[in-house]
Amino acid sequence: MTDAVRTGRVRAAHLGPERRRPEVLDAALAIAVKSGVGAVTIGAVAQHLGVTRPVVYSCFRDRVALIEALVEREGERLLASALAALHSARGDDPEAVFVRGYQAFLDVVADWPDAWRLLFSAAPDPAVADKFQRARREMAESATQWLRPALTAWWGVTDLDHKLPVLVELFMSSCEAAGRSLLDQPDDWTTQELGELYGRMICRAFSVA
Amino acid sequence: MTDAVRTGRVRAAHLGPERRRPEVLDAALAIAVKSGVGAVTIGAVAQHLGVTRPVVYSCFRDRVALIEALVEREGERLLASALAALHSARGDDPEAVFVRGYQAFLDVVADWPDAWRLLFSAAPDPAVADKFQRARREMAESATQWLRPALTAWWGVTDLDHKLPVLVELFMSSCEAAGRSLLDQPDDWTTQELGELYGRMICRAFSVA
DNA sequence: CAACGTTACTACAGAGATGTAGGAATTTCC
DNA sequence: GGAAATTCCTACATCTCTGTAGTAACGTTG
Repeated sequence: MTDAVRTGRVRAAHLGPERRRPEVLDAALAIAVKSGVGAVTIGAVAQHLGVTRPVVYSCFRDRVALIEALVEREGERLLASALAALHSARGDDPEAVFVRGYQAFLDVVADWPDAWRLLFSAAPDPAVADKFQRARREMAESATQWLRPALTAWWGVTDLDHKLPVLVELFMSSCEAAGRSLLDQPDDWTTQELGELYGRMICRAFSVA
Repeated sequence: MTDAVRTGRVRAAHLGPERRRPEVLDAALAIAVKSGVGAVTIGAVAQHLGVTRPVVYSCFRDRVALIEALVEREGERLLASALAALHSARGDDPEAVFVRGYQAFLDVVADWPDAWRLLFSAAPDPAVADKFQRARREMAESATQWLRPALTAWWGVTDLDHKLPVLVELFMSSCEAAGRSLLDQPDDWTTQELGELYGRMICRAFSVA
């Protein structure tokens, strides 16, 4: 009984690597969200799929490549949506822009909660830690592009080069906090309510930077 | 070459479990901060100490007990200091209180950066994840006790039961963000400057909650 | 200085994960 | 219906980490 549990499991369908790959990533995501990235082993993924390990190896060279592909896919998805959310928030009234921004952002979190959990509450082993960091850094980069003009145009923040990294850090953290609150207490808050509160608060915070 | 690297390493000093235990925890902390909690294996700790694995086993029953003790020690240290920091920030002017609070808190981070990194940017395996969560939850609990009267007394926040969890989440995240900024750019900001900025901003944010 | 208790080291057995080779089942295409 | 290609499964060798038993070195005390 070394590998596939010798129960009367039926032989898996003949999908082939191409069609199997997304299923593998789905399984990996489910495991990562439930038990942490460290639990994403080839064996665990195979078992979760009802398949033996060599099938998984036919889709991804090794464990690291699998997790990299997962972070890539989910990061892409989240970045694109979050960017769209930010771009949808434009206008002349800072508070209104912030409110709409957080609301749109929280809708994204609500749409892909697992992608969010993977990237922001996960436990990266050292082997793949840099991939996670890169994904987060890309989002921070987009946030910076969005924040910089706001800070100068609306509030004339002085000493921007000095403060910008700190403000971006705060902004990213506020997004994480909002996302956590939304996912932890899904019945207490709608994305609209929570986004409105956060938009008001953080807008106000930045106004005194 | 199964265990202790067969180089001409000298036999380790005869300290005994009691005196060795703190050294073991120090080594574990260093490894955890550098390479993640997942890298804290009995073997790695032993090697970092220049000792063989059974010596480590004489100090802690197993790997989980070791990590638990580590989280316990560092969490205790950080909680006590952070509590003292919060209690030192009292007064009638909300902004001044927040500024002093963040400043005192950032001094704690600066004093024990590794304890901070361990508890707030670490990667817990599922096996010990709950211990980490408990440590963080304890700090959040203290923060709640500190925040609740402020929110009612100063700003008469309505619907407090509903909002308090969200505001605590934001507050904790802001502390994490401030800590990260401090540790990532140690030359750009003093604890006083950064605490002043954060105190002003978050005070302002809560005032419109 | 000799005997005893303490401490550290060597060596082993087992669990679990990795990655691969070769054979069996299924599907596809004449 | 039968050969060929594709896909999956079994089985194996290896690695790393865990945890433990037995042995050698040290230090302390009479």
